[in-house]
Amino acid sequence: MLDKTYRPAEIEAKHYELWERAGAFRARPESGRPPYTIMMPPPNVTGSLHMGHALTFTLQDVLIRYWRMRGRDALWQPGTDHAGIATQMVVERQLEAQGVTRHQLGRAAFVDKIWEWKHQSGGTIQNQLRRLGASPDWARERFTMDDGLSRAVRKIFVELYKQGLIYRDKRLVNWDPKLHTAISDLEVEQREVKGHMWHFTYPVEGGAGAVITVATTRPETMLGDTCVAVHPDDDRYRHLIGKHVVLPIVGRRIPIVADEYSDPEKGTGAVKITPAHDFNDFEVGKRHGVEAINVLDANACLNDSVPEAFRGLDRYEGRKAVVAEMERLGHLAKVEDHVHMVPYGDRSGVVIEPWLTDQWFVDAKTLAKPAIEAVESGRTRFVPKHWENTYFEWMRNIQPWCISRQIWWGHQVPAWYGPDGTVFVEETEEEAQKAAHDHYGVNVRLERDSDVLDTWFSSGLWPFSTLGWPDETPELQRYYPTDVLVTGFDIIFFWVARMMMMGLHFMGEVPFRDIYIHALVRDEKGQKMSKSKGNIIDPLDTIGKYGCDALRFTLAALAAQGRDIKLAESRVEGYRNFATKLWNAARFCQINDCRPVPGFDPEGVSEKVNRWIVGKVAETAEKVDVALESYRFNEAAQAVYQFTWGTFCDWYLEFGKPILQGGDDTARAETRAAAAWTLDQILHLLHPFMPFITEELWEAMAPERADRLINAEWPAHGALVDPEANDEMDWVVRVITTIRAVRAEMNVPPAAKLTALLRGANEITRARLYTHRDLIMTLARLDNLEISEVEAPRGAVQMVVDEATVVLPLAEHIDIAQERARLRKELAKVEGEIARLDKKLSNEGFLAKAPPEVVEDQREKREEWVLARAKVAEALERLQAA
RNA sequence: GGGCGGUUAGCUCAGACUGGUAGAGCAUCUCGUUUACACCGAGAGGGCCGGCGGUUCGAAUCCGUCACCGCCCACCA
Repeated sequence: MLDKTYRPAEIEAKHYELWERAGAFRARPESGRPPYTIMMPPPNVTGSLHMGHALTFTLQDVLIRYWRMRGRDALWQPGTDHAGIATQMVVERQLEAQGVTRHQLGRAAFVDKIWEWKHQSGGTIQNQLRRLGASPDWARERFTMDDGLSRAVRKIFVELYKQGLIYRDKRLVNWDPKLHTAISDLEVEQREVKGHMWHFTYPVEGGAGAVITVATTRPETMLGDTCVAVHPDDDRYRHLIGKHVVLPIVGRRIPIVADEYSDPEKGTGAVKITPAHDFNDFEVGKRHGVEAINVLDANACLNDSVPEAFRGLDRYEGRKAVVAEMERLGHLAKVEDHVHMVPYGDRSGVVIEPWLTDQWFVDAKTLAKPAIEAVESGRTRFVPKHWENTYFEWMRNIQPWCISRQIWWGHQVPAWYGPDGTVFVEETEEEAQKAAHDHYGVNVRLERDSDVLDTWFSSGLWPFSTLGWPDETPELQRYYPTDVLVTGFDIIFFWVARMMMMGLHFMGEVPFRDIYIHALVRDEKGQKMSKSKGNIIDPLDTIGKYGCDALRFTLAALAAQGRDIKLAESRVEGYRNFATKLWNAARFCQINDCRPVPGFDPEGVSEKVNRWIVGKVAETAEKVDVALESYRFNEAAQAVYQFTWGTFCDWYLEFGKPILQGGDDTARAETRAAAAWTLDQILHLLHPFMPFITEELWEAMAPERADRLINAEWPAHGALVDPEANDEMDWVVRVITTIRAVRAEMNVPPAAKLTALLRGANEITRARLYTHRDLIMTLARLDNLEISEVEAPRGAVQMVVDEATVVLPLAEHIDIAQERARLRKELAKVEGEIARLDKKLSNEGFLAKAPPEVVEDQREKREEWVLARAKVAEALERLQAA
């Protein structure tokens, strides 16, 4: 017998282990079933489960479990990402705690340390995923740096290089002076900072004291200025174009050039140009053929290209020193407060420097073309669709992608340099040696490029590298392209775009048919969850408190499209209650000996309530199907919730009580079987959302059953709705509800009467609903109501009860003045409605143009209001008399 | 500067694509535990659906516009 209360913790671990041991999550290529594939976005190996993970993995698991039950060969490909910088930082911090730096250790030993760390601590998030009930094919788990994936990375790099789509170039990149590596544009975060704007005067050569004033937020960079730009049409400066200024402090003679980049409206209209330390200046410098002088080193300290007094100063000390010196020399014209955006590294949190270095780049523009076309033509669809705009916007303006990183943890660039600097890009050192031999004619000593690749380079290959590429594996053949990618919008650029480019280029086909973009999880107040704000809701805590199923159901129920999810704990609590409700419904079935009957035919039932509930199951299953096929998780969750609680528990089981406890053996047997069957169907429909409790109840209801719910077949019953039973039961429900409402409205207190009403409904059910009239009369008799008239057309309930018996207690219990005011207000409202409908029904345009059924509907509604008016008016009159 | 999203009950959100008297959960209030469940049951109150225009017989819903909130991208000498 089931316990009175559902205790999630006890069953979650049990079932997960049973599933895993039974291989229930395995893809079954041998099954011959059509595949359904989701590539799990690999979480960082350093990661631990946060609410965002909980959301994305719950939604993926709902889809996977659903389609698995729908008879597909479901593959949910799991794995983790080596997360270059993040992981290196974690291990580096650990070492530093022991007083060791990675440089002391050396590269090889440090990388070994990271592997060691990975083997020990890298499995955290997978175990947390298990607690979430996720059902990926763990046997196929991959890591972005395992042998197979690393081979794919090397091959891709070499091929792209040989196709001219990867190249080495000296360009300005975003340099992180703390981590000592280049990072991509996407890893740079712009923050608003209060700073200053300094105005400097540069003396014009041979100008007899004439100066040109420039403004800057970064005075220290002036040491690297190589020209001053003014707008060609700016009359203030036109006469100076072609002349030179002498750069103060440095003494360098630099030209004044005309360039449209200079905006006469901004600053002084004259711009100092530092090509080596500003992306725009770099372009200007290139146009005018001036030198790019790098004045900073890797730590963002002033280097040997600056006057001796400034060498070695860090950029902020350098700034102060330059300003002081300029002031001393009389070149500081003005200082203003200024708010501007400053680039910060999203990992290191320090200010990023545009810095001139040699890096590897991917020609993203070329690769983006087919990726744009694939979405334009609908071969890949975004859901919700508006994310396509974001995708297009970025892809159409895509910049070269800097893929090299000056860190140690990652895929080392497969490039070797000969003694004269010639580069040989090959998959292995042997091949590089061979290429070098061909080139030089002799064997030479090669040195491997020390850079590693951006983490996103390898994750961009995920949809096919995990399936065995470059080998032509059966898996690759079978599961690519995948069905859907489920992810948050924050990595559309980082990851989605790169997978599209790589997939199309190397597989010739899109990596996924659909891209479902879900919202971000925020806290109750709409704030981003963060450690510093202390507003994190930890999914594991929540699971501990309310159970995994409650959390999963909450996340699915909140996953509506197009809005961030504000997670309120009260929602989770509510769905925990739902789980308990289901548990108790099952307990009721058990108590009443409602056991699943093998071979039960839902179409063969004859009791009206049973024909009714069977039809309701079919309707619900249909709703769930439609919703899940279009990624409307909230609608699917709501449909099952409503059916389970609002129909099955609230009505069907209540109607069933008199039958289950009555004397008609045939009816009882059928109702037992039907109740058990209906519960079974609920368990199916709910399983993708609440896998644990459903599996437990599936087992508890029929312990002899050998199969597991996770592998059970999804309910498919389109033709089970019996319109007659449906209408009639809906009608009964409405009658009872109406009577309850009428009673409440009349303010009749005794709850005993309501109980009697419900019992009355049960009586009628047992009597198999011979006529509507019988129902009303029975209910009225049980509730001591005198019925003067009963009229019950389909679709409406109209009854006039003898007010005398009802109104009498009313006067005793309520404030007459207050009630009178309420009724007047009510009357006014009703009259307003009637007037509105009268006007409408006399509107020729409406009568002529609106569809006839709408007109009819409005007429009926008017009649209802008229009846309501009579009721209210009568009550008011009686109140006056009292 | 460009783009996207949001604005509906006290709170958190559905509904909008496909126009026809506004929905859920939580919270509040009233009543109710002899018989699955108080993590329960029966009810109630609470909304000019952000403002203004337009289309339409009819707009929370479609179109335009404004306001406020949030996010993304770009730029800021």
